Amino acid sequence: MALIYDAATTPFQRRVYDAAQEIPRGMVTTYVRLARHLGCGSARAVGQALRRNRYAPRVPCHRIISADLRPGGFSGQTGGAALRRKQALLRAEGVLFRAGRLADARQLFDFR
DNA sequence: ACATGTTCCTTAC
DNA sequence: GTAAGGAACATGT
Repeated sequence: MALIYDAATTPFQRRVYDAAQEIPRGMVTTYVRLARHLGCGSARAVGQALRRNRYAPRVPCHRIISADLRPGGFSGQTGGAALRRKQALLRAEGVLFRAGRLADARQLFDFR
């Protein structure tokens, strides 16, 4: 079921959000992988789009982490309480973090 | 330390 | 009101 996007949502943001919805529950992916899936050379651009996501929780922006398996960012923050909320959401889906990084690399989702 | 793509903000016509 | 330029950004090497 496709999401109806606001007129202010740019084409690039729609592609990012559509891709994010492909990530199954209990899995995560990285900014790099998502960017590559879109044919975009900049993971930073993906982070920029996710930062402005207005469609949570339909668009599961919490399932995107950084390439070194650290949490990345959430709700406009790169650290602090926001990141703990992000990890709490993932924990509820069965994705665990140990020592500040993703515990089980098998939970990384690959786009096809 | 620099490259990268996209968006936001400011400034100028 | 529109155009153009520069800065910012939830990154990665």
